[in-house]
Order: sequence, then structure tokens, then C-alpha cells
Amino acid sequence: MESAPKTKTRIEDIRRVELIEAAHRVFLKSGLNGLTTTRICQEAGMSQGILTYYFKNKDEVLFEMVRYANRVLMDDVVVRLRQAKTNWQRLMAIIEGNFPEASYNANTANAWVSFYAAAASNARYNMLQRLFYRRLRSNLSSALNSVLTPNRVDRFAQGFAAMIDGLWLRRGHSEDLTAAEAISLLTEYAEQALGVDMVDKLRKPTAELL
Amino acid sequence: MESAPKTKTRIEDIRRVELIEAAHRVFLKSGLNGLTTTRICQEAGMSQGILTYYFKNKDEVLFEMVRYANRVLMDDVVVRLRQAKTNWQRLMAIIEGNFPEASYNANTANAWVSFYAAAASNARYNMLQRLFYRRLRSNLSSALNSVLTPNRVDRFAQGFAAMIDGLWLRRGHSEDLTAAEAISLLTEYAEQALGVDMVDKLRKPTAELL
DNA sequence: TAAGAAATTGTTAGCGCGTACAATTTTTTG
DNA sequence: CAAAAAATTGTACGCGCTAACAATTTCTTA
Repeated sequence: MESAPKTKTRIEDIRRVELIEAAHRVFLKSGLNGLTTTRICQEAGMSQGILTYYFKNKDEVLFEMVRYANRVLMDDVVVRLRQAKTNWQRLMAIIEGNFPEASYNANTANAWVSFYAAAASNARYNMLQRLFYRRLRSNLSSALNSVLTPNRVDRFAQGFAAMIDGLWLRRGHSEDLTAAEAISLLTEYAEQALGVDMVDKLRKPTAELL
Repeated sequence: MESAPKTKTRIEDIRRVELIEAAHRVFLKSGLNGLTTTRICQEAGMSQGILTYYFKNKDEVLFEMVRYANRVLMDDVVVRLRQAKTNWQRLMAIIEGNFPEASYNANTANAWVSFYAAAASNARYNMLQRLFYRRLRSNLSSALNSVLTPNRVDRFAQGFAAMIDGLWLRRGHSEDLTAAEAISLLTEYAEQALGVDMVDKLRKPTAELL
């Protein structure tokens, strides 16, 4: 019976998404510091005032944009995880998905570093950061819990996550660091941390639990 | 014969150092974003105008402050390196020196992350970043060149540096990450990347070249 | 100790920013 | 098609910041 608010909501949703995507494009170019209300709106082809009509304030847009940006990056992991048949492939899905060739560049890296910096004094960003880490640990756990105890998974995740973050951090200022190298360094790390025996175990097809 | 500019230079040097140290204290508390001219001067117990009297501008103070901050951190490495007798001890000096118990806390970590973020759009910061990395690689090289070719050292340094940066980055928002754990994770990484044989070699006393 | 130099202060101009809001245009609806 | 509602624009205010600079105090030196 509610046909009235139909179009209203539709436009609202469209504009919100447009603004978030515009903010995302600016973010990938210039990081959080480059993100002014004026630039977001002009990137979206709208006028400045529109922002506070569809969002509480600028922070609201940025928060949604970061979630969106992470979703875009992590889609790669999700797709690869779905195709994985063995636990080793699951681990490789996580590794390769964290360094998509197309995204692993200096601008994107610096954008994320600026997010990390902002998270130091922004409670909501901080929560997102923790959420992202929990997701990673959970993915790792599902790939490794057949060979590692929960405690071992935690420790492995610590080093693994540090390596991912470090490789992204360094990407921002090392022109000669490719996605392939990052993947290779992280793979090597995982192989050495787990040892040959465990890697062999992980390579065996997963016993299906139907 | 130059007795006239004696006191002048003395005061100039003192004030410059005082301002740099004051900026450093603010930096460790609140990162680069918290660093306004007003805050630096009030931390130093001086009035705002003094800053441009002794420095070209604020950026100049910040640049010198970052060099100072790095020197403070790296002093630990230098001291440990001097005491090292074997190449393995040299490697451990680098590892332990990069995570001094007293400095490895969330505020300091976040301060450095804010520096990394700023380096994305600040050419001089970027040069400092590269300089810091070259120093690390050079230290690593002097510890490992007896067992690794230059190319291997480079590759090792890539992963090693990523791990250091990642462990600092993560320290900013993981309350439960201690210096001991960081050192242990990095040591483990080095041991596994080098293998038992090389570690054994590194443990033998260095042949003195007198 | 007086004059000149050096050091220090406090104020102010100017800029970029977020956002509130009145004014305007477009869309919806009876 | 007119009146009301929704969407969009442009402007303007206030804030925090850097840097410039005139005014003032403190030190030097002859």
C-alpha cells in the first residue's frame, strides 16, 4: 500500500550511492586528506549543498565509502575462496585476493595508509579496522583449522596480517614492488611458517561434509 | 677571531633544538595532524611568533623533527650493533633495536603511521622514508652478506622491512601486541627465511679483519 | 649606562574547510 | 494545470590554521 515513498526512496538511494562512489574515486586518487565536500560533489557532478541533504555530514559519507572500498577489494577474496577446492587453495585465495593486480598501486596503497592514520583518532574507523582484521582471521581459520590449533592460527594470523599491511604500506613508496612479488613474499612466508608437512596436508582435497 | 656571533649562534641552536624537541613530544602524543604551530610553541613554552624567527616555516620544523625522531629510535639499533660479536647478533640487534620496549606503543605507532600517510604527498618526507629503508638494507647487508648474494639480501630485506612496518602499523590499534611478540615474530621470520644452515653460519664469531 | 642589536611577543590578514540555510528548480499529485 | 512536495543550487558564516609583521622586551657592547 505504500506506493508514495517508492520513487522518493529510489532517488535517495541512487544519490547516496553516487556520492559514495564519487568519494571512492577521489579516495583512490588522493586519500582521505584530498576528500573535501567540494571535491566529492564536483566528482559526482552535483553541487556542494547536496551532500548534507542525503547524509548527516561528511564523516557519514566517508565512513560508508570506506566500507564500500573494502568491499570492492575483498570481493576478489570472496570469489577466489568460492572456487577453492583444497585448504591450500583457500589460503592462496586469501593471499592473491589481498593483492589484486589492478588495485595494488601506489595511489591505492597511500589511500589506505591515510585511512589507517585517520583511524588513530576516529573511533568508527577504528572499529572498521578491527572488523577487517577479524574477517581475515576468520578466513585464515577456515583454511587452517585442520592443521593448526586456534592459538596457532592466532599467532599465524598476527604475522600474516602484519605482512599484508606492511606490503601495502611499502607499496605506497616503492615503485618497484609488484603484486606478483607481494604474493610471492607472502606465500613464501606462509609456506615457511607452516612447514612442508602441513602444506602437504592442506593440499589434499577437503573431505566434504555433506 | 669570531667572538661576536658566538652567543647569537648558541641561542639560535638552543631554540631550534627546543622547538624540535617540543614538536617531537607533540608528535609522539598526537601524530602529524595534531602538530599546529600554536601547539608546538606552547609545548616549548614560547609564543607563536618565535617559530618563523628560527625556522623558515612549520614544514621545516616538522622535517627536522622527523629526522630527530628517527634518530632517537635508531640509536637503539646503533648501540646494539656496536656490541654485536657475531653476524647473528648483528641481525638480532636490528630486530630488537626496531622494537624498543619503551617506544613500541600505540601513540608512537600511530604517529609514525601519520608520517607515512603524509609522505604520500610530501616529497621531502618521501626522501626520508627512502633513506630510512636504505639504512635498514645496508645494516641487513652487513649482517648477511657472508651468506646471501646481494640479490638475496634485497629480497630478504623486502619481506623483512614489510614485516617491521606491518608490526608497527598494527601496533597502533592492537592493544595486545607487545614488543616481545613483535621481536619473536620477526625473529621467527628471519630464521625461517634463512634456514638452519645459514643461521648456524651466522652464529659463528666473525673473522676479524685487522 | 646609553644606543643599538637580538630575541620575543601578540595581533592580524588570508585561506580552505564544513555545514546551515534561503532561494530556486524540478517532480509529483489531486 | 495548479499547488504542494521533493530535489538541487548557491551563498555565507564561523572555525582553525599558517605566516607575516609591528610592537615590545631583553641582551650586548662600546
